[in-house]
Amino acid sequence: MTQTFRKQIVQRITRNFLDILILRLIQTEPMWGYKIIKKTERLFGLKIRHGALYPLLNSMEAKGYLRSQKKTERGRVRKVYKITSKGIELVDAYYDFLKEQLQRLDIKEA
Amino acid sequence: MTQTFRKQIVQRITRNFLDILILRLIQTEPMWGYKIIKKTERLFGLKIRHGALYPLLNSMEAKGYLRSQKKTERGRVRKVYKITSKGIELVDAYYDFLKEQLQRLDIKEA
DNA sequence: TACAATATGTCCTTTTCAAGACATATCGGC
DNA sequence: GCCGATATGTCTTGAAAAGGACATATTGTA
Repeated sequence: MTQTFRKQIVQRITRNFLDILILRLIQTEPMWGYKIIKKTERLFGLKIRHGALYPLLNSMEAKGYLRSQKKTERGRVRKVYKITSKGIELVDAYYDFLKEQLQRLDIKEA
Repeated sequence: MTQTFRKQIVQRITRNFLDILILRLIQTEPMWGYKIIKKTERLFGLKIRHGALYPLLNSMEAKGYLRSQKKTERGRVRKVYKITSKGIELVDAYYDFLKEQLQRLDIKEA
């Protein structure tokens, strides 16, 4: 049961915070879309549809969280993404909130 | 900007993990729907629509996370909810996941 | 030359979700 | 008696999201 709950939580987080997961990955190392798909599958068993990822990456760049550069290597044209300072701010806000959440809610009211 | 990001994260978490927020509240103290609405508004400035809350509470009870008891006090019929052991397990899975997330993703691969 | 893998993109259809309206009942104060 | 607060419930409508198909180009291998 505990394992089932874990899976449920992971699914819900990755569905709703996919953008932040991607930012966290790119923060550790600049990456392109296809690599993100392969990496999340290996690391987390998470299959991101490319039809969901590419529009998301584009919108994240438009919002200023990422910056891309086209790089060609052995005929493969890749859009390599780097995180921006704005992107780092968003990830930090996420981490800060998680820390806050871990402080249990047993605040007694007046 | 940092504050804007915070608000964005809070909104996204509370939209997607409202059930767990409710479980956490009820875990600290048994409660009924109307009180949850008033309490989250006072504590977090979070306005939960009753049209969203009551069906959620019912489905959470159906799933075994909560157990309710009708209590009448001065003519007010309240459905007081208590968290079940299954509900506690779900909350714990959430906390465990948060802790895991806080460990940054700088895992280098082989 | 055909096929799998790499690489990025759009689009449509279905399903899910959120907001607000509709609905009912009691109590206390004016 | 009426209104605001307490208390719980459903339902419809519209918007957002998820899934999968359609689309294209290159490289390496069988």
